[in-house]
Amino acid sequence: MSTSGKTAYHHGDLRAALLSAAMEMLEGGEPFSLRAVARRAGVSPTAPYRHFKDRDALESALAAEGFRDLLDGLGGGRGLPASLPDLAEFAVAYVAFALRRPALFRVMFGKPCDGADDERVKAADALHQLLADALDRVFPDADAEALASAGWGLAHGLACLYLDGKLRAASDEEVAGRVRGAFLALVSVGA
Amino acid sequence: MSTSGKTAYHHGDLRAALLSAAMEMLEGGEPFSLRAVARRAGVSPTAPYRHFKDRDALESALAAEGFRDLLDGLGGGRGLPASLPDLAEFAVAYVAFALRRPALFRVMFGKPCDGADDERVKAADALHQLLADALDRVFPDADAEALASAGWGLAHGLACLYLDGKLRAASDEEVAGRVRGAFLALVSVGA
DNA sequence: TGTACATCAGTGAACGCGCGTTCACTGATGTAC
DNA sequence: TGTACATCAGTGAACGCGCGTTCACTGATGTAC
Repeated sequence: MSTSGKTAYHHGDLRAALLSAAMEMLEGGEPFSLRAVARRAGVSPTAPYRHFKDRDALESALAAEGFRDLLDGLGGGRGLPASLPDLAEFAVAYVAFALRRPALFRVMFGKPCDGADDERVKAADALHQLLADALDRVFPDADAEALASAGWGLAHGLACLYLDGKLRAASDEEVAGRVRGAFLALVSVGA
Repeated sequence: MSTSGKTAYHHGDLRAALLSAAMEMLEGGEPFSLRAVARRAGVSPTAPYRHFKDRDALESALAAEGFRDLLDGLGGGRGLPASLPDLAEFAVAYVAFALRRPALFRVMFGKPCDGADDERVKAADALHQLLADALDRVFPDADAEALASAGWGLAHGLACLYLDGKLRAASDEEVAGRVRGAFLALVSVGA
């Protein structure tokens, strides 16, 4: 189980190992529980309590990691969007993230943020801020706050609806096309 | 427990009683389970199996009822929207529904529709259709399909984000105002 | 450099819990004659 | 109108399950002298 030369007993970095085990389970569609995560990490059911206060703390850490990944996926490489089509790609990337990692997405958004978890709240706020910056850049004259909420809402809503099968599409490419189309249709309808 | 003159043994309409007990529990924020619903209906844990194949079937019936209620709330009284401000009120009503009945909303949208449950799928599709009709009425020249998805996505996304505390507002009125503002900001940004 | 000891990160047995579901059952209902 | 009987809608005991969490513990690590 230990990849380095560490003995089995003292794991080395169990916290990280638990998080990545949990992440793998989420991505594999396996049901997620403290015990199952411990099992997968090859460690006794109670070992995680050395690193996480309780089950919720693990889940929150996972969610925070998810937010950071999403943020990277949106901002990283691409840079801030400078045009309307760029913004549409933001929405496309957001939805693609949700479909690629559905269980993680549900953990991130499925329940109210625990106010006590700073890391998680911060990560979510950073996401909001990124969207606000992006929209402000493309539409400097508009109400940035309202627009950022709307943009986030649109991307997030489409993500949820596709994720839950309320909207259907045959392939990931078709989803992307439809998201792009929906975004552009709504933005240009007032013109 | 039986409000009519029926004996306790033969309940009369246990199916309906179970559904309304379940609905009350959802609205009261109580955790939802087959056993708990039976308990609340004053009936043995196994009685529900006379009326529902399993736990999922109960949940699906609940979701279908939720969709019908939401549809009523949007269409009922108000009539089809005929203008942009009317559409904004649609979004406001949608979000208000989610905030008023959060647990029900989660049951409706929290997991992929079971394709086998016709009633539920039909109810969800009817909602989509209503939105498409509404948008088509206000914007007859636009791509109705794309616009309907966008409109639904926007309303749904805002609902989820407020529900999960990712967007915050001090009161229901403030939520309504922000939803209205977000909708109008996005629609008019291209102008 | 070697040793004593405190600290730290695991173990493993045990707890109580509520859940979904099965089973054989029984009491109430309604229908055929 | 009265009775026999099939059907239907409940009961209640029991099952196995996995969960989160606690507890006292022990083996490994690193530090002070």
